Amino acid sequence: MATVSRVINGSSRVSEKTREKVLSAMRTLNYRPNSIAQSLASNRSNSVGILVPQVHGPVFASMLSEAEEELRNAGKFTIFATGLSDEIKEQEAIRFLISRNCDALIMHVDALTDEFIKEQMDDALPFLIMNRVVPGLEDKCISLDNERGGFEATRTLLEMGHRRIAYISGPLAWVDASARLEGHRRALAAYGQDFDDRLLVESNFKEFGGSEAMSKLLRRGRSFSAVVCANDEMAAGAMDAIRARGLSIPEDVSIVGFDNAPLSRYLYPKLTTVNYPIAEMGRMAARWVLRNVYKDSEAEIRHVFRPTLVPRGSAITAEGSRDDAPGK
Amino acid sequence: MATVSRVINGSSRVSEKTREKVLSAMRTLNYRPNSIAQSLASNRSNSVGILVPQVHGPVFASMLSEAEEELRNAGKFTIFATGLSDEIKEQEAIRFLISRNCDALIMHVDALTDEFIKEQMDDALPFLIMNRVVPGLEDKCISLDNERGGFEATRTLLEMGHRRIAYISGPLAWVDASARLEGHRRALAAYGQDFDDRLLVESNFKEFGGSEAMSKLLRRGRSFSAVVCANDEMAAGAMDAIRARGLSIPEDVSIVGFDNAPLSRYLYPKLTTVNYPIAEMGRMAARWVLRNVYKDSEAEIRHVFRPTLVPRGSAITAEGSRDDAPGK
DNA sequence: CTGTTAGCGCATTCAA
DNA sequence: TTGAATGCGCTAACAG
Repeated sequence: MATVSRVINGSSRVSEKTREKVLSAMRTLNYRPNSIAQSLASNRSNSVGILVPQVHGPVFASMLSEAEEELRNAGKFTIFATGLSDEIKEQEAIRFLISRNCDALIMHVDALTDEFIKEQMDDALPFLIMNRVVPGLEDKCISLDNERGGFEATRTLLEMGHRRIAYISGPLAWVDASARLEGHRRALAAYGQDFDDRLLVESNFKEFGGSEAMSKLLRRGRSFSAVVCANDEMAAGAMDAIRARGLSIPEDVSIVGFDNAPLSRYLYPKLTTVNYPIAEMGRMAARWVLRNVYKDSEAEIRHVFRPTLVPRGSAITAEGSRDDAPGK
Repeated sequence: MATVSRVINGSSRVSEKTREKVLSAMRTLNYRPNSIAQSLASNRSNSVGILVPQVHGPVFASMLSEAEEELRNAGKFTIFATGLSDEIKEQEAIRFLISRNCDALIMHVDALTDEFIKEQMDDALPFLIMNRVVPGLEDKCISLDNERGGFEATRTLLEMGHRRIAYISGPLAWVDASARLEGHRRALAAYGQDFDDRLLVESNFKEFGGSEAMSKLLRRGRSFSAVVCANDEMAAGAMDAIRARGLSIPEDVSIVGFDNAPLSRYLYPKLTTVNYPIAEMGRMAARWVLRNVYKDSEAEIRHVFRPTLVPRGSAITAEGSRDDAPGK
């Protein structure tokens, strides 16, 4: 019996002969190890928990499926739960996953405070934070360089000759939203442009929020020939609002999104946007776990990912644009 | 010790007094039951496996998250895996989930044959098939009335006065695709219209396939004023192809999709489509498991769901259309 | 109603 | 290199 355990886990030397005998017996008996019993005896559940705000949305779906595939290829189980960006639910979900003795936790949490993470989680189990940098826990975070993404979006428009560039932001209380805006400001500064408060609207990362924000911008009467939206969903809403005003995209207004979500290819015209390499990030998270928890990988871990611009049809050079920027 | 087990599981009578004592002790010791040990002893893992082709795509994401929420509210864990519509991978994934002693399996499989399901699965563990009807296992299937959906799509156009209606189908080897087409034919017949082979193209349910199919239709030179696409992705592609030909939507061609995927709202104009109530179906799947496996629910189980039309901007009455249907 | 006992199926000592 | 014994933390049958 102990020998069978040894050949299954390769934990100790077994002579080639008995090893063969065991394997063939396993085959004829159609034996399958009971992974629950393995877990109990070894104190390892071979399962990792993944907590996301929701499954919908390209970002989380990609992260989930890439991580799951990588883990499954290594024989690990993926248990998932959703936290709905709600502080209580996120805490509950964490407790839920811990109660299943997950060996590690990959979590994308919006509502949990840095303090909770640092104080409550630190000794509970190995964990990894996605898309967020918790000060002091940088080595447990995998994130996007949002500031750079914001910079790239605006820089692209500036290089196309645009000068008056509006910006529709996500909730500035969220670090990713404020970092993206920071990048926008840095790009403006780099090109000697003043930042104009009246070309900025804070919104909520949702489609309807984007259309409301764009309506507000248009009503302000401040002219602009291009707009950066801090995510693709808001860009979709903004496009609706621009058209509702009788303006054309990109002739009257160039628009750049952020995330490179699938929907960005379905918009008309297809959306120029900043790629968020979430699939690679999900895979990297899985590798971090395989390496640090299961000692089962030598993969180099990258903690900060770099966004890149994806040019499509929604942004054109200022010269190509009509000379009637909104509000002019 | 046994008493503690009893208060945790409520499996047997415990006096209110000792019950309180146990609970308070649990609190002061910060005791958490080890769910792995519970599983081993009770031969119940309290986890249900969900197998989907992929996480991407609105259909699977909704199904997954709705089912997970319902199960988590009942204290069950959700382990998921992807099968990628590949027969071998789907079989592997099933073995993988079984090896974790899932108490039940909810599976959305494309590639597995009916025979495999009937012969290999039947005694392994309780399971539920999504979006497919396996003859003889109707009580283990939750599906959409695709035929009715196809009927509704075409009927809507017929009632708008369209008579020459093209149809872009999914792979007819798949039952859902052929059922949708059946519905289309039945609607035509109901309105006294002949079915015209030259207005039918079989494609692959993908965006690019849709645009190729539409190009082919346009080249055939057979006139039509409206088209039904068997899913929204193909509709997106078809819209591209229609525009590439210099035609307008919906003025020259009305278009109706199928699924009511999120992308349908991002298209321009927003896509009139047939709703696929996948979220409810996911929830229903979870309830089926709670009821039939955990005896933890009295929910009425519905096995066949009914699609309904969602009117948006991409289909208008024939009178409102221009009088130059493609190919005329 | 409560405590005692014997496994659940394995990994991991320790001897041999 | 292999086998025998012990225990992982719990549930379920049994006896009291």
